[in-house]
Amino acid sequence: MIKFISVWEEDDAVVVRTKRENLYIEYEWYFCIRRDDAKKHREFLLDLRGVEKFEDDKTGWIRVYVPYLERQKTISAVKSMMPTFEADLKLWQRWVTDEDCELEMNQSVLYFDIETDDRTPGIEPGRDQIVSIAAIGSDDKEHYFYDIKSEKKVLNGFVNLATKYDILAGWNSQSFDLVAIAKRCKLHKVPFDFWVADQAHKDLGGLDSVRRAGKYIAKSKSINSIDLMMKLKEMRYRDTEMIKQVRSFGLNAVAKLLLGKEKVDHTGKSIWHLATKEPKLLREYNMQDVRLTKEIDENQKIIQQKLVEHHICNARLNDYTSSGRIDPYALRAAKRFGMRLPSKPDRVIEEEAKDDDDDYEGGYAFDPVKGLHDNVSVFDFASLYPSIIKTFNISIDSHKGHKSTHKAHSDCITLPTGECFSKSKKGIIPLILDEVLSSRDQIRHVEMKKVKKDSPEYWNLHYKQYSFKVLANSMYGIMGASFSRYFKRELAEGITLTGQHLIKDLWVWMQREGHVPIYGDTDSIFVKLKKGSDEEDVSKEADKKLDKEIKRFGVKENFLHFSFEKTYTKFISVAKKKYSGVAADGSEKTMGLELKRREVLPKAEEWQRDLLKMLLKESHTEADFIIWAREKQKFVHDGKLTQADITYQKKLSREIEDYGKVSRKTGRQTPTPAHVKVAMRLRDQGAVGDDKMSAYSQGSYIQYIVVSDEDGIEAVHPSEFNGKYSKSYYMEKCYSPSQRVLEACFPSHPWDQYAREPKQKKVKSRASSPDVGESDVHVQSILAPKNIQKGGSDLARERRAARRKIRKEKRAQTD
DNA sequence: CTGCCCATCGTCTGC
DNA sequence: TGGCAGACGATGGGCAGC
Repeated sequence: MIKFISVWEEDDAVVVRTKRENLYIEYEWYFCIRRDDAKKHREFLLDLRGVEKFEDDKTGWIRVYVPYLERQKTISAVKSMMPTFEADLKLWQRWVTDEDCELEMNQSVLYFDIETDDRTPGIEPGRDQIVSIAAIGSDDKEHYFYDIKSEKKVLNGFVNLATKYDILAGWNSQSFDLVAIAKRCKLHKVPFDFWVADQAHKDLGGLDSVRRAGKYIAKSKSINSIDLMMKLKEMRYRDTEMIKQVRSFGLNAVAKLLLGKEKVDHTGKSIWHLATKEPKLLREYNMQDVRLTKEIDENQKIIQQKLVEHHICNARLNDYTSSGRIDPYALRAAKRFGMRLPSKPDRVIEEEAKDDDDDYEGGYAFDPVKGLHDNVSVFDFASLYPSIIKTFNISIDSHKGHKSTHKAHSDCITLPTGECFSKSKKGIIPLILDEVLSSRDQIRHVEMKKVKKDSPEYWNLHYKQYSFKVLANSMYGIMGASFSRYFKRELAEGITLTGQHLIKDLWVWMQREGHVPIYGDTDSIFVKLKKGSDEEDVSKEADKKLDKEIKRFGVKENFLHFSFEKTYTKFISVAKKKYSGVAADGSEKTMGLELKRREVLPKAEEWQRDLLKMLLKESHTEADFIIWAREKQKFVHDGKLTQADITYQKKLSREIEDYGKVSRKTGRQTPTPAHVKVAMRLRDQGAVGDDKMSAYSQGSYIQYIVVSDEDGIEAVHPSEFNGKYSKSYYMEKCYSPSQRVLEACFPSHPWDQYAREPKQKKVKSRASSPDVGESDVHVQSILAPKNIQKGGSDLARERRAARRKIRKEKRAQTD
């Protein structure tokens, strides 16, 4: 067994770095074809040039050995005749898949941080001289390199030290420190195995903006590096509470939140000043940053978790993407099961090939019954998509085609969509899921029981079982990703539409049983149970009904379970994906509402929170809420909003230059958001941020205040603010999140009136003699636009479906 | 010319 | 380079009505 720290290739040799040495291994590369295909195309294959040998591996596959560096032509030729398998693998991937090896868990870490000459405004990693580098090892040894006369000496010192450790870890190091070090090393001809990828204008596809890295990324094949800022961002990317507190995940903000510690203050003194005049303070400042970085890691166990996660997948530490972790696991698992995985699809040329063939319908969200409800019980599926894959045997290799084109017989599981899968031969993806999920159960139910709770072993096992869970849940995701080897639209859509079928079926069943479902999304149903029914009984009955439904499709074993989760004593539904509830024990849960969103005005959040508390935890009448709304209206009108109340913080999800481009689809110029306009202006004035993150590049948050909304939004930065803001605009913005909640709960009152300035003229004695007829007219007038809006969102869904249908027909024509 | 409808983009969330 | 659904804000083209 070889334990690798890192593994890469040099020409046609695999290089393996272990604790003791670097191994150079000359390794033969191959790809696979099906034995049946090989028989069919025997002549073609025998004539094929560039093949060293064919080898039958006795499990139905032929290995085609090809000289690694000249493989492309041969692969293309074979691909034109038959499907290939694992032909995209790099040499080192072949090695990791086939050999007895695993990721080394015992890796030493060097935490580090650099300081640069900051006399030139703006942030451009690598442009300025590195004046110092501080580092602390996982062995607690401290190192400091400082020399303003010779940057080369600083670099040499650091590079030599770095080779003695297995992992380099820093804060924002992948987008800044390592980029700068790599560039300055190149300048001084100091050998350091990192290169810089400029991905400013790269289309990052579906990657969530929160998880995107900066403009530059430093990469290495031989040296492991972990950017703790990026990892923490990834781990917490949906923790809105934390994000609101730390925003861009600057070191100071995070250290303050997690450790209660801060950076060394050097307000008013530049790094260059410290470097030239106060070197002791520079050292202290630089070293403190490293200490904080190391402590955050120890506190959050980031590297430990990553090591566990990569270890169970047998993935390299530097391959942190989903497929980078899934592939090594799946390739090895497939081989154990006597299977080979399809080659990755050839990279398509953006412009022409993108014919939307790869998008498909997802989960189903029921139209909610809006308003305040009592006693709402929630039922849901446990891991819906993995369970569907297992139950219906959904896999690339078990797929037999659509029932309309494929002769159905008894060995068939047919999805509601009509796609057929083998009943007798388990597919590779369900096999992998079985293995992953049973590994997880083994850890949770056996191994974790054997160790002391909260001990280091306990936490290691916890991370391990969690990694297995993540791995299982990622399988559906990559089956729906058109660039992955697991992709097939019919399978991904088969999974989601089967989910739709099952949840809709249960919804109707609930109604027939006399219960009143009020909302549901993808895998859940929120329901007001019939008087006197017991949640657990309903759960059992639902499960029975579900089992019956599923057996109709010819499945062998049902892994799906629909069970009771909790009951809200009070529950408010505002819109799809937006609700709030409180349980009998007082615990609250709010989803999707504005108060959870990070770009919302603090005042709007405060008011909505206030309102929900009144609705869920206290008893008030409609009249109380009218008074409440009038108070808020008056508050804004009297000019009581503070500057903090009206300051927005929105994120640049890409580089400034990439906004306002002409849309390829419509040929029209896309609008530039207000915060981007502010960022452009400020950047041109040369302002900078802290923590070595430019304040005006991808990922930073931009503060702005709206000063006019007469002719489009006119916004300024707080530093440019003269105290005059648009009252009408902020009245709207602070109140409307609450307005929507009130409209949901009391639909007959015209709540929109409080979003405007109070009328100067006295309103025609509405209060003294409330005229029912007139009130109805008002109700109509506020309901009307709402209905249109709702119709609009339904329309959007229908239009999407229509577009998909057209594409489907097109496909049918070309087939 | 003005105001409204509507499609689209951008951001961020739910699952 | 995991997926889709959906809410909501902002913008600008198209169009009806003045």
